[in-house]
Amino acid sequence: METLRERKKRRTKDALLRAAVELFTTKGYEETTVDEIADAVEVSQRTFFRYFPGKQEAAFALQEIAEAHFVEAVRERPPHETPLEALRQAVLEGWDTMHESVAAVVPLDLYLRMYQVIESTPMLLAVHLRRSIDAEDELARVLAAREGVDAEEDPRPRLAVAVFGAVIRVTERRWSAGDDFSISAMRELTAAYLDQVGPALMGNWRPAT
Amino acid sequence: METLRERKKRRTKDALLRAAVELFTTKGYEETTVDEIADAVEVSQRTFFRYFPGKQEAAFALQEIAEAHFVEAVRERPPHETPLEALRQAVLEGWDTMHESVAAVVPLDLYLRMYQVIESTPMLLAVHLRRSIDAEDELARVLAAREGVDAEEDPRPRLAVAVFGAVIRVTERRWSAGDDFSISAMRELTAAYLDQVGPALMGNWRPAT
DNA sequence: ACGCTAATGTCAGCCCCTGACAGTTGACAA
DNA sequence: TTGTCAACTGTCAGGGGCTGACATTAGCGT
Repeated sequence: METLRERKKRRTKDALLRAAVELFTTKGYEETTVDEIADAVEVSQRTFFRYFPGKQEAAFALQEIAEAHFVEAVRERPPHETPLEALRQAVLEGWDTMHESVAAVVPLDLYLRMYQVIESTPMLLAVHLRRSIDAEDELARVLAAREGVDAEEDPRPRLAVAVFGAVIRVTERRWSAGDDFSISAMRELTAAYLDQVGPALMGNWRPAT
Repeated sequence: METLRERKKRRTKDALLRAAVELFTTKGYEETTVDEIADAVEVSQRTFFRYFPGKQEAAFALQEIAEAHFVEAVRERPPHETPLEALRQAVLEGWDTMHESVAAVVPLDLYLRMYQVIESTPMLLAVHLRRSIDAEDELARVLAAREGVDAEEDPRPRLAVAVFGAVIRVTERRWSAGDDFSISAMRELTAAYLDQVGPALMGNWRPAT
């Protein structure tokens, strides 16, 4: 069971996270001050920095949950699937099962809105992209292990996840720029874009004349 | 011709840039203070911020030149090439002709070392990735125009450059983590990785049993 | 030579973040 | 229960990035 001290810590951290995301999604990330977050929870600014290494980390706490969820989904794919099939199924399925992981901390809607903030804040988008390649590194190792190849020597795992990740990023970007912010819209867009990769890399796009 | 005032401004900006890159590559980006850069040129800190919007921009001034160089190279590719051929040729050729653009401001060696700094500084790497997708957006429009498709409706241009960019990023990363920092090493690695994309996306990687 | 404008320096201040120190509160054993 | 110890928190001082306001300097055109 959980000691009182641990419960308090947990509550403070959750409260800080919720206050931060709430403020980020309403007034914007840059316009939100760490002091404001701390004040909303009635702790000192110093305490905020004891729970989060920086302001950015508070903005990515939810993303971190979602990313771990996705990596886990890939890990559990049946071994007979090809690498790309596994990635595709994991991400499509992941969008549906995400609420199991995320909704435990904040409403799913807030997570989606926070994602919009990340996409529309240059500095956060930058960090998001860097975090993505960290996730890709881990995925590359997972796939390499699955297929029994050497993750250090063979460039194929790294290239496969990089290409896959690139498609996902384009999809996310398009989704956040559109007007349907539903999960199902995201699912359909992902499937459609993945199907377009082949044609996009084909010889030429000009209609046969 | 150039007025005295303009010459002075140009010299100050170049001096600031050179001092910044010099310091970044020797003591590291985070360890370098804007005050130090300004002191090295004997101007006030305030003046630095009048020439560069921020510390980061000074770190990417060289990258900006190189990126523009590459986009231009794609634009000038003969129209009979397929999109991917054009991108491939432009980037391979770009590595050789880069000195024409970059070496005018700083020694090419300094540019390469600065690139190492970007790759090894998390915050700079993040910004670099975001800048990359900006470049991709522009490239997608170039390709769309080339092939006569609609850049807004047809997802193929965006997907093609995203995939291509992903491969380049993996290549750059591998190059900066290796021990041969020569241009030719970069060229060969790029060609090799581009050739591996097909196999990486193929059905499976397991050796036929 | 002189007024005008652009470039620079100085100053004050906000915000992110950190180390140091002191005060408070929960944990655990006597 | 009580007292000790460790963990958590608040306060303070300060560094570093960045900006607006204002005064000062220096190049420009007449």
